[in-house]
Amino acid sequence: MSQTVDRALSILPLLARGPADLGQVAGSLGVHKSTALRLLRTLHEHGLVYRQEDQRYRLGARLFALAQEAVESLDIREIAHPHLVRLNEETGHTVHLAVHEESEVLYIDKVDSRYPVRMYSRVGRPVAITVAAVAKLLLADLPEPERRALAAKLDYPMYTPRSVPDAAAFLRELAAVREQGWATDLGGHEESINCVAAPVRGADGRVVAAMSVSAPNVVVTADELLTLLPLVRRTADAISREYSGTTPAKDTA
Amino acid sequence: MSQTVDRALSILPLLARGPADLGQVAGSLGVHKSTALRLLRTLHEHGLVYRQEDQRYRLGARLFALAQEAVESLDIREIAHPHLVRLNEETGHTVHLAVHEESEVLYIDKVDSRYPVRMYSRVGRPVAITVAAVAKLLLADLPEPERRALAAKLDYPMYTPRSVPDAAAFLRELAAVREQGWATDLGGHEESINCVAAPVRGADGRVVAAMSVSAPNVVVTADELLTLLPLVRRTADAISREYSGTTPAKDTA
DNA sequence: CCCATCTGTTGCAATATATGCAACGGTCAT
DNA sequence: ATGACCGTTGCATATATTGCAACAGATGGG
Repeated sequence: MSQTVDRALSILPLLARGPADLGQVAGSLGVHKSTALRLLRTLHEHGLVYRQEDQRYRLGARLFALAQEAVESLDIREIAHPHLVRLNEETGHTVHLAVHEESEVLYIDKVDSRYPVRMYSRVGRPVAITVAAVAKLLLADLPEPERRALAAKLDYPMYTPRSVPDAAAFLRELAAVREQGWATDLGGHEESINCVAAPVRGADGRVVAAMSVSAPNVVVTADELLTLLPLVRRTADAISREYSGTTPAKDTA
Repeated sequence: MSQTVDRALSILPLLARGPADLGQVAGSLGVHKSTALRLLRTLHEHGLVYRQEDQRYRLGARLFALAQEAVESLDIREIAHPHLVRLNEETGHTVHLAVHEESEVLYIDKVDSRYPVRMYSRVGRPVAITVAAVAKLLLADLPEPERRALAAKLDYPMYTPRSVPDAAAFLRELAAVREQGWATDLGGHEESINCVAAPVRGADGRVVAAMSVSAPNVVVTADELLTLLPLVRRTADAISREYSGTTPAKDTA
C-alpha cells in the first residue's frame, strides 16, 4: 500500500537468507542502487539492518530485541510457563505451547525433554500446520467458513506416510478434534515422534492457545503417551482457568 | 533518511511495548490517522504487524521468523554450539556465546545450567555491556579510537558496588583484559553471580565472539570458578580453530 | 606504475508518491 | 432513535522519493 515502505520491508526477508551487498539488494528490488542505499540506511538507523565489515548488509540486533519484547508481551505465555515446566517435570517429555496467528501456527514456548533426544522445534518458528496436534486444535476452533478457506489454501506436504494428505482429510480431522476436545499427531510429522495436545481456552470459551507433550517412539510408545492425556488436559485447563480469571486489560497510555 | 520508512519503522518499538489502536499510533507518530493506517497496512502485509480481534495492532509473527533466520545464519553460532554443550556438560554451569554489533553486545547462544538456578539472560538480548565478561573481551579488541569513543558514550549503571563505575575504569579494565586474553565478571552485574570468559578469534586474530561460564556463589565460589579458566580457554580456542579453518565464503548468488 | 573497472556515494531535477482533508459507514452506548 | 467514536476511502495538493549522471575510493590487471 505504501511503495517505499513496501520496498524497504522486502529487504528484510532477502537479508534473512544471508548477507548481501548493495548491488544485490538493488537488483532484487528492481530499483536503482541509490534508492536501495537510502532504504538500507533508514533500516540501519533503526537497527534492523547491520553493516558488517566487508560492507555487506545483514539483519541487525534490534530485530532480536523486538522479537523478544513481542514474545514477552504475550501474556498467555507468562501464565502458562510455570505449568509447562511442571508438566515437563512430571512427564520428562518436551512440552510446547502454540498460538494461531494469520495463517500460521507458531510455538511461543517450549520446555525441553530431559531425555537426551533432540526434537527440531524452536520458539517463534511456524509449526507444520497440517499435521501438528496443536495446530489441529487451534484451527478446529475457527468458524466454519474460515476453516474451510484456510484448509483450501494450505499445502499438504507428506512428511511421512501418515501425514494428512489433503484438505478434505484435514477438515475431517479438524471436525473430530473439535468434538473430542483434544488432538494427537502420531508420526505425521516425523516418523518416530508422537504428540498429544490439549486446548487452552479464554473466558469466552474460544481456543487461545494449545499445548502438547511430544516424545519419540524409542522412549515411549504411542499408547503409553496417550495415558498422559488426562494430565495434559488437566494442565491445559488449569492454564485456561488462570488466564480467564486474571486477564488484566492494560489500558494505560 | 527516508521519511516514510522512518515513520513506519518507528511503529515497531511502539508496538513492542504492547498493543495499540490506530489513534494511538497516529498520535505517537504525529501524523494523520489515514497515514498511520496505510503504514500499518504495509507492515501488516509483510507480517511484521498483526491485528488482533479487538482491532488493535501488535507485533507480528514474521518478526520471530526473521529473528530466527538471522540468528541461525550466523555461522559462528553453528560451529560453536556443540562446544558450548560439551562445556556445559563438563562444568554443569550456564554457558553463553556473545558477539559485538554496533554499540551493543548480545548473546547469540546459551546453554542453561543443570543446577536449578535461573539466570536472567536470553538469546538475542543485549548484554550489560560495561560489566559482562564477554563484553569486555569483545570491546577490548576494538581499535584504540573506537574503544575510547564507545567507552565515552556508554552509561555506567551501578548494578552492584562492584560494577565498573566510569569510562576511565572501563578503559583500564579493557587494557588489562586485552593483555591477559581472558576476562571475568565477579559480581559486577548481579551480586552473587560470577563469570569467566574467553575470546573466539577469526583467522586474522581478531576477536569475533566471546564465550563465558557463569555460576552463582551458592554453587561455586569465585575461586573455584576460576579453576575452570583453562578449560574455558581451551574450548574457545577449539572454536577459533574450527572457525578459522572452515570459513566457507558463500559467494553463490 | 598507471589505467580500467567496480562498488558505494552525493546533488539535483522531475514526477511519482505519500499526505491530510473531508466525508462516509459501522458500532456502541445513551 | 440519536449522538459520539473509530476505522476507512477518494481525491487534490505538495512533498518526499526516484533515477540519473558524475564523483570518489578501492582493487586488480597490464
